[in-house]
Amino acid sequence: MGPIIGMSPDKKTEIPGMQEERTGLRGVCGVGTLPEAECASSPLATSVDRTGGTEDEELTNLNWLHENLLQNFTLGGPEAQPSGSPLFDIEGDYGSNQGPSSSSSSSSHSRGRERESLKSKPPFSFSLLIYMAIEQSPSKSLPVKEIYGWILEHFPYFSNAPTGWKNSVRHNLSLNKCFRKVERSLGKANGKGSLWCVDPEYRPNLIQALKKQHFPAAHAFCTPPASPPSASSPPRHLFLQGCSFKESDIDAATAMMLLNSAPGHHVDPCNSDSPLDLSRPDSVLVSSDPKQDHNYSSVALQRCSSRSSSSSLSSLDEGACDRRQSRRAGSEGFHSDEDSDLWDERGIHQTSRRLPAIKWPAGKRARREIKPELDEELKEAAGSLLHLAGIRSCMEGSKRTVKSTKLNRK
DNA sequence: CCACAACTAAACACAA
DNA sequence: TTTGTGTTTAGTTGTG
Repeated sequence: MGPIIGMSPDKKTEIPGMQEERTGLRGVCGVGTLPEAECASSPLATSVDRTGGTEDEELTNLNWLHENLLQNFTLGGPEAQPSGSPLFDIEGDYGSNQGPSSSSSSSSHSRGRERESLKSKPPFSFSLLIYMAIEQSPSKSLPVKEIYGWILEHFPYFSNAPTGWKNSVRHNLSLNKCFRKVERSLGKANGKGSLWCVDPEYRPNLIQALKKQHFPAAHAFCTPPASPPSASSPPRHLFLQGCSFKESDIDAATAMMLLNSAPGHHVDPCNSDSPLDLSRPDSVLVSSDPKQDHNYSSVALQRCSSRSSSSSLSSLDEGACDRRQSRRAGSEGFHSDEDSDLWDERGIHQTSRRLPAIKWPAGKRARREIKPELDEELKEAAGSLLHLAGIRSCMEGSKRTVKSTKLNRK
């Protein structure tokens, strides 16, 4: 999936003078407002560790993930504070950990690069940005305005970017079949527009796109095991032992994403904040079978979905035509009982609070398949990611201990 | 060079 | 009428 990865900040995004000097770390440290701040309490929360990372790279996607997503997703929360906070001290420490010869200048240098990254266009496609925004919302659904806000908050680049990006966001929401419009009748009775949520069917695709974007090594989690996965099987993260911790950081974020997309977690497409239940077999996931692979990475899907030329994530846009047709056919308020039945059959749609009706185009419904075998893989992948993140968390804790010891000595 | 994905701009319609 | 939203089309750019 070259285009996504290719849209790195250092490509067409580094527009000199495009951005003014901003608050710098606002996008990084301002994540305390995230409703998912509780994520910081998980072992993943402390899994930002740059020890051993070779900071010689350019402003790559990995760095972007570190400087924005990872800190947003894993360090957000109570400990996420502006510069001067322990968090930021970690960042400074990060600079000093780059090597024995590192000095305070290297720390400031890394901060400067963070600032630069914030001034650069995110390496994520609009689809992924929207996805992240929606996934970060408590209700897993957001109006466009809040999607704007989320993007602005976490990617300050857009605050100074021309307003065309909003058009692109709307364009993506409209055209990308990964996103679904939700009736706003319930909840927010007022306000323009509808809520948008992520189609749970395509959430794994988005996750995979996200993984592919910043962490190609995550493929190891998506490759079928030599033997059927079992509880006694060694965690597949062992396959990644050669990976740097930086990549593991990304794994932590990916794990969170995976968990968000884990089976049972999309109990309701727009209210997936239900408890994670990995035991549920009712999910689709990255399939090892290209024929079954609905995912972003599926070459077959890319081929068959190439009809759509304008949609982001258009490899997922296979049903876009149907969607548009259904919309144009006057089925704007598409809400079939058939869909409800389908959801009921899968044991979902049974949340405590009633959710807005979702317009599920018929063309998409046919693609809803239950893949229990893939669920196992997802569970293992998520478990491995969490395991790895846990290891990293422990290492981070050790690192902090050593650091505090040094400080005490001083 | 080509196909494709992603981005961008623009226009239009609609509703608050 | 204004503004925001949603949709659609067309063109551009970068990558493989």
